[in-house]
Amino acid sequence: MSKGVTPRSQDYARWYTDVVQKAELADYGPVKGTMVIRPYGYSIWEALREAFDMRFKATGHVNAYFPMLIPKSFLSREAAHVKGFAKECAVVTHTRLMADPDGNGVVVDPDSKLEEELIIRPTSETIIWHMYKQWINSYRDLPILINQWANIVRWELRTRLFLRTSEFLWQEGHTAHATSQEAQEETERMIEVYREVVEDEMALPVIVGRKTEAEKFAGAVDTFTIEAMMGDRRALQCGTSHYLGQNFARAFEVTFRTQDNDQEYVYATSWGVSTRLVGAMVMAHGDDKGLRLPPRVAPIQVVIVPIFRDESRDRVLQTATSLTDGLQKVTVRVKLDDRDTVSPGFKFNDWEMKGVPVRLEIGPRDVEQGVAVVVRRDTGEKQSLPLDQLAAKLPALLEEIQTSLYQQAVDFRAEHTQRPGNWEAFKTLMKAGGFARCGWDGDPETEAAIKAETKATIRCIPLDENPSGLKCVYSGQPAKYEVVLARAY
RNA sequence: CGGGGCGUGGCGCAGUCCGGUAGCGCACCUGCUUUGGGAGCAGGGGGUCGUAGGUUCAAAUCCUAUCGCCCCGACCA
Repeated sequence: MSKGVTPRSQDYARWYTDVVQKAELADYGPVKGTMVIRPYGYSIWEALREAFDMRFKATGHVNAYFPMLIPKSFLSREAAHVKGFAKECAVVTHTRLMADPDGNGVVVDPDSKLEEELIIRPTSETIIWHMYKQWINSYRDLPILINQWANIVRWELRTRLFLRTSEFLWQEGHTAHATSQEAQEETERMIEVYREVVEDEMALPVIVGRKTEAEKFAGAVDTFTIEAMMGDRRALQCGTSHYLGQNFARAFEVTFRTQDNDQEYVYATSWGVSTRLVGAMVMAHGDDKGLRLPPRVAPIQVVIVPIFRDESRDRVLQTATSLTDGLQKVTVRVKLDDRDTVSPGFKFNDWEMKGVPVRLEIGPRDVEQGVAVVVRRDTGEKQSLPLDQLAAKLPALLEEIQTSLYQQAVDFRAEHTQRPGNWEAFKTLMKAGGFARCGWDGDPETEAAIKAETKATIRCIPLDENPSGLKCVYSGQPAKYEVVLARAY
C-alpha cells in the first residue's frame, strides 16, 4: 500500500476514493458499479442501522421483509413512479444456465425464458402496496407501520463507492394511514428522526426542508429531505421522507371501510436512508490523513498502541492489556493493537486513516511514570494522562470530540453559506462552491434555467423559510419561496 | 448512445514507434537487525503481455477482428 492519500485540495474525488479504500471501508466488486462493503465499513453501517432502528421501533414501527423480485407488471401501475425508475431497472428474463454446447463455460438456457419477466426492486413501493391491498380492509387494520432493511438495485451509469452504486443497502419505511393528516404527520415525524440521527450520532448538521416539484420522489405528493454540506462544499441528500397521498393506493386499489361505512383510499408514506450515509461521513469529516469518525458511531473509539523493545515488551504489553480491560468496563469500544509485524509509526497512520477518535500510546517511559499519551484524532492534540484516570476521563473526551466534529461541520457550512443578492453574485458563489440561500419565484422554468446555467439545483425549501420581502435570484420577481441552492452529488 | 483513453505478476506502470532471453516500484515470503510518526539490509516466489486469428525463422511489439474497462456529455438515495 502506498503512503497516504491524494490531498483534498489537489483532487477531492480521488481523495474520497483513496480514503474509502485505504480505510478499508469498501472495495470495488467485479460487476461495474457494485461495491463490497468491508468489515470496517460494514460495522459503521451497523452502528448507523442500530441508531435508526431503535428510533423506528420507539415510534411504533416494526420490521418485515419483502421479496427482491417483482413482477414486471407491477411497475406499470403508478405512472410517475414508473417514469422515475424504469430506466434503471435490472430485469430477470431466464431462470437457468446450461453448459455451452459449443465449448467451455455456461450459457443461458433459452428454454428457461420467463413468461412474465421479473425486475429486481429499485425500491419496494409496488410489491408492498400489492400486499397491503390484501391486508387492509377496514380502518381497524390501520395504520400499518412497516420498515424493511434491504438491498436494492438501480442500474446507474456514473457510480461512486457508497454515494451511488448499482446495488446498495438501505432502509425503507412504508406506512398506510386512514387520514391524510396522519400520513403527513408520519412523514414529518420520520424526517425528524433522520435529522436527529444524522446530527446527533453522525455529527453532521443538516438542513431540513421540502423538495420542489422537479426534485421530489417519483410518485410522491410531497418530499421532505435532509441536506448536508460535504468537504468540497457540495450538497448531499442524506435522507428523504415522502407523503404519497393516495397515489399508490389508487394504483394498487387499496381501499378501506371507514367508521361511517364509506369506502376510501388509504393514505401512504415512505421514507429511506442508505449506505450513502457512510460516504457522507467520509466527505463531511475526513481530512488529508483520512477518516475522522464521530465517537458515537465509531466501531473502535479508542485504540491502544504499545511501544516496546525486546527487554520492555512484557512490561508494556501487560500494562496495555490491563488498561484495555479496564476501559472495556466503562463501555468504551477499545482495541489493543498488539500486532508484532508492523511498527508503531505505521499503526499511528493506519488508525488515523481509519478515523479512530482517540489513540493511546504506551511505551516504556510511560509505564515507568504510570501514564499514557492521549491523542485526539479531530485536532491532533496530545497530552499525557495518568493511567488510573483514563477510565474516568475518556468517556468525556469522546463526547467532547463528538461535539467538536459537529461544531467544525457547522462552522464550515456557515463559512460557505451566503445570501447572494443578485444573479451575478449567485453564479460566483456556485462556481466557488457553497450553499446559497435566496428567493425563488416558484416557477419550474426558473429552476430549470438556474440548473442549466450553473448546474446548481434547489436542494430544498427549508422548513424555516421566510420569503417575505425576498426577490427571485434569477428572475427578480417577488419570491414565492426561500430556497437553498447548491451543486449536489 | 456521441467524444477521448487504456488492457503487461496482487496494485501502479515501463517496454510497443524501430519484432530478437519480459522489466521496474509497491505489495508478498524467509532471515537478521529494528520499534516514541508509514523501519533497514540480504535473499526469494509470482506474469502463456485481455482474447482469437494472421504476417514472420522469431510477436507484448506489426496487421485484422473481438471482448472488457476507465474518463467526459442527457438521469438518480
